[in-house]
Amino acid sequence: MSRVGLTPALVIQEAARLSDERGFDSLSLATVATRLGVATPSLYKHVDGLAGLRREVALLGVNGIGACLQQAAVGRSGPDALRATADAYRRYAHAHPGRYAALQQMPRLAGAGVELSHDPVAVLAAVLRGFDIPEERMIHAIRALRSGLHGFVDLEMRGGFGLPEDVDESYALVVEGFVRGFRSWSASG
Amino acid sequence: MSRVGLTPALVIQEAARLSDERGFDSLSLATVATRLGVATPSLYKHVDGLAGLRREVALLGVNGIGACLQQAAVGRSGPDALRATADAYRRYAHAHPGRYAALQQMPRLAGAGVELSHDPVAVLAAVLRGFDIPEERMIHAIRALRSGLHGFVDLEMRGGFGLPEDVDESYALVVEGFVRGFRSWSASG
DNA sequence: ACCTTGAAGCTAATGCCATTAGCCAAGAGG
DNA sequence: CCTCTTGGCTAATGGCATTAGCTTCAAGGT
Repeated sequence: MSRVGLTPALVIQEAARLSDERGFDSLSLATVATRLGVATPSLYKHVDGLAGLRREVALLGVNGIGACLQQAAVGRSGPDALRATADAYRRYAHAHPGRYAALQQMPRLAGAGVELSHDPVAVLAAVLRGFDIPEERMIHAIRALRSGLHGFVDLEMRGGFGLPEDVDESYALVVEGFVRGFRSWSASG
Repeated sequence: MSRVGLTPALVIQEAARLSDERGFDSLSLATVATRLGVATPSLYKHVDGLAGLRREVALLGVNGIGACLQQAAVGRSGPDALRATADAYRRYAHAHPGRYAALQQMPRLAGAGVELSHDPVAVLAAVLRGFDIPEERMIHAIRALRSGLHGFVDLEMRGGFGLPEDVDESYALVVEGFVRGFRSWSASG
């Protein structure tokens, strides 16, 4: 056949799109290959098997949400920054559910010195630094915030909340809860 | 071969054990069959394929964690009840990671009028009723609490928290955050 | 005791997917 | 025009889920 002109980036991009459309766990080399008009084994020239492809999609997700959070936080601080990044977090997950799901298995494969151009956790940490929280509590604050944001988004995307109404309001209340909670943790408060 | 004496309950139990040991997504009919000393197709006499088996494990998980929460909450109320159930929640997830993972896909298959003997969400709702929260905020409070507990446990089990130390303390602080937050939501506060 | 019958477990066969091996042609550089 | 790299191919293997259809055990009635 004539060369199609694949590149790793193209393959990964298509995989990410597919993950977002049909769910990360129905990502398969076969489907990606079909979509690109190519036989399945051809993908091995660009990507390290299914495991490698999943890893790459996860990486795309981490950097993607990291960039979104960063952009949301720029120029803001304190409660304002927290609200903006929390919003961006949920918006990214809605826009890219497959990448978001992929990203959850990053820690398991983090060992291999992966380079994060945009680390989402670092952005959250930076935002929290605007709350004057004692240093020894920072790690707990970050964990709490990540838990709340991830838990909400994860339950929501899985259909865990019965009624679809009021979900925005629920999230807003969660975020306000964090604002008040972190204020009360601050050294000066 | 001589009859082995399988029952649906035995198959499901073995599947749950396997899920807890090797992870829910590496649950396979083939492995369960091997463990029970039986050929794979034999399982179809007791269980509705892989999808059915996964559904049953999820159901086991929901009722299991529901029972644990209930037991933890009995005889307590207010902050005390919240702390106890939050603790039981995390302990169940640690003890049965496969069932806990399985349970997260319950909503997707909830339609078929499944009977919950122990509904974990109902227990959390009952616990929150001890906080005197205005009725119209209850739904948000339940969602917030579920998000926090699930998010923390999910991130923790995925290895999302870098350092293994201090995780208990982080969780305790999250729970205390909820106690204070819900107190501030109460009608009288 | 025997026959019937239903169900538990089996083997065989199909199909999908991932993966590996090895072939072939297209296109860039001399 | 020749060459060599390399992207894409087909063929083959193996694991898994699933279906079809057989067999044989065991229970219960006669």
